[in-house]
Amino acid sequence: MSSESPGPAAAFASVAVGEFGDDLTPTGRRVTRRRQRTRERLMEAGFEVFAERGLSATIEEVCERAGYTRGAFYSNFRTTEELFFALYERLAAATLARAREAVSMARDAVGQAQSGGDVVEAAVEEFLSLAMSPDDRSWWLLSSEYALHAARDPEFAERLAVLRKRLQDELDHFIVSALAQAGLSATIQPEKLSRVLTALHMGALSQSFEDPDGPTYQELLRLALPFVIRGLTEPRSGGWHEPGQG
Amino acid sequence: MSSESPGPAAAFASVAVGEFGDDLTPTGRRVTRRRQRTRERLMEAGFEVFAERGLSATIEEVCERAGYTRGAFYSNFRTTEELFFALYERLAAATLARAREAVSMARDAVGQAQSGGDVVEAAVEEFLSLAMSPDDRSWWLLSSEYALHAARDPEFAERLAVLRKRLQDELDHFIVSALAQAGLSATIQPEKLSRVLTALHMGALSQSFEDPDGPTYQELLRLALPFVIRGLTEPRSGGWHEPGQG
DNA sequence: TGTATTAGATACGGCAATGTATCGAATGGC
DNA sequence: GCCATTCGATACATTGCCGTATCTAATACA
Repeated sequence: MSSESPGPAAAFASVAVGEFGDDLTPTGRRVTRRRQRTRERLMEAGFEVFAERGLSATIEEVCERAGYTRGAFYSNFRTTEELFFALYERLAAATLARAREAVSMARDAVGQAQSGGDVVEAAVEEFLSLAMSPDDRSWWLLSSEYALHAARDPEFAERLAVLRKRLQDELDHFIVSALAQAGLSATIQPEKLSRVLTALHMGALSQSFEDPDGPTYQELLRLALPFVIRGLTEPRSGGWHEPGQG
Repeated sequence: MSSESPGPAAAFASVAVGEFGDDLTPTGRRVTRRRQRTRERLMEAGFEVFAERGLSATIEEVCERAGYTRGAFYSNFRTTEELFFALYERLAAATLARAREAVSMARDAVGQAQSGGDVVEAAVEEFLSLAMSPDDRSWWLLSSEYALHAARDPEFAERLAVLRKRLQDELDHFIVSALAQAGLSATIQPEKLSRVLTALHMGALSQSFEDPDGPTYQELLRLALPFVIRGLTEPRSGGWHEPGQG
């Protein structure tokens, strides 16, 4: 009989974030293919429902979507916020995946344009030729939701910052190598270039969704991206030099 | 005795949006300095509370902040969403005001740099020297909230689109004349330039708030803005020519 | 100043979502 | 195939918020 425990769910809550290797429960061992399965389905449902209805979505809504009842939820998470937080890894993974995909397209284009025309222009163009995935709207909605929630809940913000940094680092590294493959190197701190590009990306994304009649995401980036890239990179001489470092 | 009415509040709800001139109530005349006053205070409270707690804020929270009880609220609005919507005008006004203020600073700088160095660089620099107002965070929060809510509620989106367009037009016009005063003219459709700049602005704003340890808003814009402006404007020859128009 | 009317406060009833406590069913080890 | 255990469903009490229906105090006009 649970006498002092704050509910068994607490211990599992952070599993999805990767805190634990896996497979441990308060009392001992014995976990559970079934559990993983329902966690998975709850998270999938959470993704959909949060995208549709935001963080004010109900626990019951999530459960219904997943095909469970509230009992299953409370056995796996403490609150909707907990589930929401656990979902961040998906957002990060999807972001990276899309970036990789888009850049690999661009890379091919660069190979061809290398000899002939403008490398940057060609790369950007190919990058943008990727139609945005239908999921992008959902991802954008979720991103905004994360930002808002973090802005209002310091504790959540703190936890999120850790994950966010992980993603940011991967993106930084990735962008640098992508540029390198295009024969370019940043003339400012690569992380800053990465932030500038991210800002541009997010701004264009937001605007295209907020005003469906306005310019598309592609159009906006097509207009701005080449100038920014050319302005902040150079043709692969030495790259960025740490200022004040001998 | 109200027999068929859906509540007296309905008729007033749209006043703040400027649908009606003012001063009309279901039964006849007789409105009301007092009413305006409380509307004002409710909206002010709404601004604060929505920024702090988002659209899931409670009617009671708003009323408490304003120093009223729920009775006052229902006498003026139907739902929190109604109040939220009415607040958009404030957002628009603040946006324009800030833009004007910032550009008027930049204008002065241009006057001085005209003869000497780089006009664009000087203007951007001065534009950015304006410290962001402490309210900016609240405005950003609210903007995101509008975007999210509109993305999820088509009806709200439709109503909002009207107001948004109004603001957009003002911004467009404003940016064009600001550029002109700096001796520049757009080489693409001015509205598109306006959107690009807005996207950049919003992206930088978001990022600076989402990641307080990262580059500031100013830093991000300082890095990107000059290249975009130079890329999409020219030194005031003729300006943009409608394509396919003789 | 007196009176008609309106703004806002107070007092319900109702509902939707929550969290817990308990129970039956599925699962994995033997 | 049996048993120990855990997972998820069900039942229940509770709470918070909403919207309406009155009621009282403030306001405009005579």
